Amino acid sequence: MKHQKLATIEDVAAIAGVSIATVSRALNAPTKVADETRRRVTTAVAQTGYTTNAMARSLRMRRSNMILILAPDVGDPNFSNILVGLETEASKRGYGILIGNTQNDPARETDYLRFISSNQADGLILFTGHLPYGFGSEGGETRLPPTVAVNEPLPNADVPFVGVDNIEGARVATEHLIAQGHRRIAFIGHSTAKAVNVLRERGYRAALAGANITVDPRLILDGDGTTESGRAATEHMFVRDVLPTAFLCVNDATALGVVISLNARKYDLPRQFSVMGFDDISFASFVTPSLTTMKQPRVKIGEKAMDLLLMLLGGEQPPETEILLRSELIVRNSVSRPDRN
Amino acid sequence: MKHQKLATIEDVAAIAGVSIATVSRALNAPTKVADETRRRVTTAVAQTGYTTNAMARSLRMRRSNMILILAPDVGDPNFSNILVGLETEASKRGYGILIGNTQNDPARETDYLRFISSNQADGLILFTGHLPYGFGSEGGETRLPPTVAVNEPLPNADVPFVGVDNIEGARVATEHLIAQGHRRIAFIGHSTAKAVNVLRERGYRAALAGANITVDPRLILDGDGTTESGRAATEHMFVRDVLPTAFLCVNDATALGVVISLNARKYDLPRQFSVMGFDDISFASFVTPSLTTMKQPRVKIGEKAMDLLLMLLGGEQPPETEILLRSELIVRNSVSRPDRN
DNA sequence: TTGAGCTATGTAAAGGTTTTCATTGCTCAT
DNA sequence: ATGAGCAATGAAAACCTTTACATAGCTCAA
Repeated sequence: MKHQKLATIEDVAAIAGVSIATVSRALNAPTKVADETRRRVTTAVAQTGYTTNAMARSLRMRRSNMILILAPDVGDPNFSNILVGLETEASKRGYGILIGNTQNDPARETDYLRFISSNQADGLILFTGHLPYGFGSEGGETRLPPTVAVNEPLPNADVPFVGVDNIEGARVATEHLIAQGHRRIAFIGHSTAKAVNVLRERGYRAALAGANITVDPRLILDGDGTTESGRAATEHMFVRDVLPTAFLCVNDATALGVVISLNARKYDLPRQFSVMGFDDISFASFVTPSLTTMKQPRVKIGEKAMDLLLMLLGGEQPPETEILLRSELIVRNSVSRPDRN
Repeated sequence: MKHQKLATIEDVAAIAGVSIATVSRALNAPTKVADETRRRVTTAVAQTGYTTNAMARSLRMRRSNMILILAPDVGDPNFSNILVGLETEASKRGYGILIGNTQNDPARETDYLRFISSNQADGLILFTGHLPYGFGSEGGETRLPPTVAVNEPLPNADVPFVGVDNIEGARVATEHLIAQGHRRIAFIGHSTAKAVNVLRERGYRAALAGANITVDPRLILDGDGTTESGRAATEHMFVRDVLPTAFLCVNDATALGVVISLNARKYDLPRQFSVMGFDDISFASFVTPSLTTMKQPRVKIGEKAMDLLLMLLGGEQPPETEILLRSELIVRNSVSRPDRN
């Protein structure tokens, strides 16, 4: 009783008085069947409430019309907005999306490969910044399906990438500070480990070079992109007593740490120090002072990435293998002209 | 060349020198096969890199081990944290997760039913607060699979619900204000349309009643839970010049609107007005003053909901059909003792 | 008139499992 | 010695499609 036995293609065929092959064609390649027959089929379909069994279809066609998305933290707001774009584009093209939260745990990454190796997903979107363990080049292991990397490019693999142009964005941000009159600009978030940090620092340096400002290595501080790292770097700066007039932070979370630290020291922002973030995550406008930052076109990143993946899936050779979208300068209240030199 | 032909159960059977039935049993019901045979099978599996084809299995078993999650806004931070819980629990039990972003669009909701009717998903988690159009009681339409509602209960359907205890939470929040000495407490976010609002208002009224404070209807203002509604309600209050000493807001977004409005009027918070939120969404700690609020156990909500759904899927009758989790009072800086009466 | 070519349809294979039912060879109680 | 009962396995059906191949009927040019 529970499973009121769904209508199959045979039921439809019987009612329409044709063979199941014809039903299939009427549904999937309407031009191949006579008008009158097609009409009979559609009527029968409506009558039975028939829907194609996706499992049988996938089994036969060897594709599932599903995309697996692997992300280290599904709860990350930066991720979830890109997800909106991914989902929109996928659903528009008849694809469904499967979500895997890896928590940077190699075991979980490997585990999720079962969706690939068992044909449950045709393509892969990676937010992790590396191939899941188990994809390597060694034989016998799961083959890499059509894949697109988002946010973090994959260092050692030849996988198309969609993300924001970090160099350009950081350059624009730095130029904004320079245009306000700042010359002593700190960079908070130096790291050789994270590609994003490396690139944004590169943009920072490019902007300084373009304005003929020599880089002061004492103004470049380590940071892993967390709020705490921003706080720590700022404190460190005061200990060493080498102070900038503006902070360019590798991201908003870091900028938040800087703001917290400066607020705690009772500085008046942005008068005494300017702070610039990157990403424009949701809280950026709620901090005091609200953060001037570079906004990532998150939804668009998602759409582009899915578009690229579906292209690969369709066998097309995509025009470009790296799509860099521009970020947008969002001017709020954490940056002003410097009150000193 | 593209599809290096995956190993099937037949390949394994051939190598192990047994029938495919035995291979299947060795993998799915190990006790049913002799030790020695099982060993041979596992060796053959390792050698070929065989993984069960999920499509074939699903077709045969009439279940996909997939759960469809339908949410109005996948980008909503409140949702994405619950998603973490859902994902964790599902993946622990061998289930995968399919995401659908409905944007409150009936057409999209209906469209996603194809996953159900085509057997691509065994169960359903609804964040939408209503059944998707097309499930109704009318015949010929898709049958409702095992379903659990999260966050928003379903008004007219007999579907288990998992969420926060809104009445209790709002009561605790209000009692906190009362304990600080407030007697004139406004409720921002009255609405008969949204269940969450109705329940939280009920908790507010219960707390007042418990403290023998009569409800002043002029202190209860409409709001749909947006930041803008909080701002508008506050302005409205000043126009009518009926002022509370504290604002209990239906959620953090509303509270943010209240704070923005009060800040704009140059009031000193929390000295002149206390503001209390609900939810503890990520920005709550970054606003100035940081929001005192009720924290929803989001990850746990997700886990419980998935647990309940998998119970239903397993044919068990769950012990309770409504699971209400307690929210936690998070004391920050937006509430203090009143400076007047 | 013939047959080439086309359209519309049907038959049957293939896709890879799980599981029912049947079979075989035991053990052990009678 | 006999047969009941059990453990281990295999053969084959069933799950529901899509599609290659075959067939039948037509049109139309030679």
